[in-house]
Amino acid sequence: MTVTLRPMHSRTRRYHHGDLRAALLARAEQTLRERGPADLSLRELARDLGVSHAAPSRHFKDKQALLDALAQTGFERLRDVLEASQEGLGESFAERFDAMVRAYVGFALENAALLELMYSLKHAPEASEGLLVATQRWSELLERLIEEGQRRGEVRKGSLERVGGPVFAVLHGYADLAATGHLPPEMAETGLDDVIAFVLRGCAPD
Amino acid sequence: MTVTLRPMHSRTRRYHHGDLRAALLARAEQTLRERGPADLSLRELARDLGVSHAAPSRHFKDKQALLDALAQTGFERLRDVLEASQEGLGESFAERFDAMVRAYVGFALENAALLELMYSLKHAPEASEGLLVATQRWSELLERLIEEGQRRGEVRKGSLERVGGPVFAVLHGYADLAATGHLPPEMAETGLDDVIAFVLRGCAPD
DNA sequence: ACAGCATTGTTGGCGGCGCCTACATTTGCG
DNA sequence: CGCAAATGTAGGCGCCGCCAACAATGCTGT
Repeated sequence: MTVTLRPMHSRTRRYHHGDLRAALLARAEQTLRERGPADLSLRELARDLGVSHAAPSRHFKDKQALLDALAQTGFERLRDVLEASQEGLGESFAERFDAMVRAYVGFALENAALLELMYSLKHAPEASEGLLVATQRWSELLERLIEEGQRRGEVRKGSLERVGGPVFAVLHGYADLAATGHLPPEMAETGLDDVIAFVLRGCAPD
Repeated sequence: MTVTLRPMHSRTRRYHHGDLRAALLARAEQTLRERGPADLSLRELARDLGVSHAAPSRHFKDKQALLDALAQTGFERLRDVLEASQEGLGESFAERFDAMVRAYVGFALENAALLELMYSLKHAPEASEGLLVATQRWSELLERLIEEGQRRGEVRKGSLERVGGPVFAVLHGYADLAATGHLPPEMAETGLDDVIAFVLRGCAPD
């Protein structure tokens, strides 16, 4: 795992790490997954990677910058997952929506802490530019799906905000409840099916 | 605001505060509201209240205990708000649901950080008993509403989990998006109306 | 009335944190 | 090759949460 790109003298610790930035991100995500966002400390990351406590600052100006970068990779992976979910599918809105919802919820369950981090980004005055782009880009996928559904007459007419807003809300709400463990256990079973059916009813034409 | 119950010698600081626990909670909620949960420090609270840095530990065994207590008051206030929203209303599910949703979202907007805290409670192995009770008690209100709607034939049949689950998801999702500022601004307008209409369609009988 | 005890506060200390500055080593480019 | 930029190190500052030892207060039973 630890990069051994230009090792030269094998395993002895080199002064320069090689790719500390990537290593920090990887280790940070692991810690995030295993112990939650509260237990994430730059000093501990540095220790784990065998590097001095101030080394991370060369790659992230402060802790928030690392979290932002982490979130950005999260958004990118999420987008990939959602895109992949649409491959080789029929054209019907119901089918495509079903697949996308399952992909989203699957991602949420497998990356609960990361998703929480992504959503907790204080639309800071000026987050990194790439992050802002990544943040909004994934929702375009769902928006396009809805527009296509409208074109096919499977989804009621109306502006994207008015039709898609509630859909976003359910999706986000269910995924969040599931990821944070706030779902009554008896709902974990059919919960997702019911939510999907519910949405399809909610946005079907009259 | 600062309690002056048994002052005796007017304003000079007494060794005992009088009601430090309540003062801590009050001040903590204020800080929570103004600067978010991350900036909440026991030492700072103590400083603000003119008390030594270790005094809070007499009332809360650790920081989490204070957060739990804060969350508990939040759940109780939420329940009050939801109950109040149902007073003097007609019997129809649509009307009562509308009122409850608006009350919930109103609470979420006015107490965004507090609500986040309430939801972020790691169903810890053993949180205080009162908290666990408070946590689940508010959702009963919505559940009863749905059951009543089913009895009146305004809501489709089915187990509470299967019918109510999606409703919870939308409600939670919309409130969370709104409270954390993730709603596209153009949705703040009619967003809530659309969500309510969406839910009514989604759980109407066939 | 008051002795004794539980309650509530105070002081000081420990280790950990994020961030800063000054300094050291490497790398890569002119 | 030599020097500047990039990267890592060492140490320190002021926070933080938590703990232990001690002090003031309030309460209660006799």
